Amino acid sequence: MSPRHSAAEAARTRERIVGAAVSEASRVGLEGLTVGSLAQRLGMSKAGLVGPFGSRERLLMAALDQACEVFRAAVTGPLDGLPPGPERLERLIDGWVGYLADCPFPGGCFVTAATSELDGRPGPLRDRLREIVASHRRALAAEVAAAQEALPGPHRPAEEVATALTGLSMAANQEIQLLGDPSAAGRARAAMRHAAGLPA
Amino acid sequence: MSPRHSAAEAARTRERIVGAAVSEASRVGLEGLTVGSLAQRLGMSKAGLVGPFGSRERLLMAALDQACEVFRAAVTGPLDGLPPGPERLERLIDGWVGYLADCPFPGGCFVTAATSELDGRPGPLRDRLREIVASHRRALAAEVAAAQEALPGPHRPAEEVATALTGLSMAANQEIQLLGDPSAAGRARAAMRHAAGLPA
DNA sequence: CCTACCGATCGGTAGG
DNA sequence: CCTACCGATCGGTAGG
Repeated sequence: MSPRHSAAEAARTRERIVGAAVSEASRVGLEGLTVGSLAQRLGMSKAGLVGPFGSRERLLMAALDQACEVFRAAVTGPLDGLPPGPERLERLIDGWVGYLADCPFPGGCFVTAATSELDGRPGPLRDRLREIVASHRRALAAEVAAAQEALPGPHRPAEEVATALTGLSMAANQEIQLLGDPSAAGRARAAMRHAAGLPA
Repeated sequence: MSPRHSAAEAARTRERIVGAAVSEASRVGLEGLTVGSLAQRLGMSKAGLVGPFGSRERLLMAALDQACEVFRAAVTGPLDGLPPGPERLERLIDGWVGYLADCPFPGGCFVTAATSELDGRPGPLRDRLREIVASHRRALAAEVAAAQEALPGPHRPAEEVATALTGLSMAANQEIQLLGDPSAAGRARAAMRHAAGLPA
């Protein structure tokens, strides 16, 4: 507890910590994030940093959830109110590529990085991430299926297109973050539109 | 130095260490690999483990190179002697998917994991990985271009197809390692063949 | 290739 | 939200 401050201040502190944790973890990974270095970066003690969460692992969980919120705000949120169909899928693709090209996380797509970091480490973090990714995949396949209904056939299976779109986002992230390839975003956008069956 | 043993024995010890390091790092990541736990797993002292390499970082570098060798032996090696063209690309895809489905690394594709782990961590490991990935990408695009010459058009740009194939391998790896989806390999194979313009 | 050690840092807790 | 600690572990080295 922090009896010297109001509940609103406590919430702000919590947000500040989570934001810094997300930023740091996008660079060094969730497992690479240490309580000591994050505390130093924020000018607080380790106890003060971990206190609001109970443990480092629960801080990491909060960071993972916050990163998903950032992804949704950047990619999925702007689609709210748009009916399912080709135009919505087209906007989703544009938003997704824009998110990768001008990424809110300094180290590149947080979810992609967390996926490959945690897939071999059983525990609550991995379980949570698995739910997140599976849910995102279901929604993506549904978007594809809805768009296909209004597009000329023949179509690839919607699940296959969802896999292709996910993969293209991962490849683009790699080309941007590791290779520094300036043509990556444009190429990914073209490939995603093609994979989705959208007109050129 | 290890004056009690022959050079051949020293080389065998070195190989044993690198093999264990690759296996361990495929689960916990290169940065997650600690000298102490690896030494304990092999029943050696920390000094004995690191000695042949000079430092932990050089042991990690040896593990990275060894992992690439494993990938090549599984995926690229079997193509030796086959002329560039559709059949060679088809075999490459089949070998790649087979490698992902029945992976020689317990934690899934080592290169994919290392890429996303190291892309935000400047240093010799990242530099080496960047070379490896860029070289692999160039070779892949060349395979695609050679196959397209013998296939009916029109074709997507070879670079775009190379990105799509790379992405599909990453998505399949995620579906297999994180989601445990038994249909991932078959779907990836179909999507890769389609992206490459190969006949169904 | 070992033991025995180095200083630094890890996540966490007691107590205020 | 702090200081002051806890035992454990980190990578590395000296010396054999």
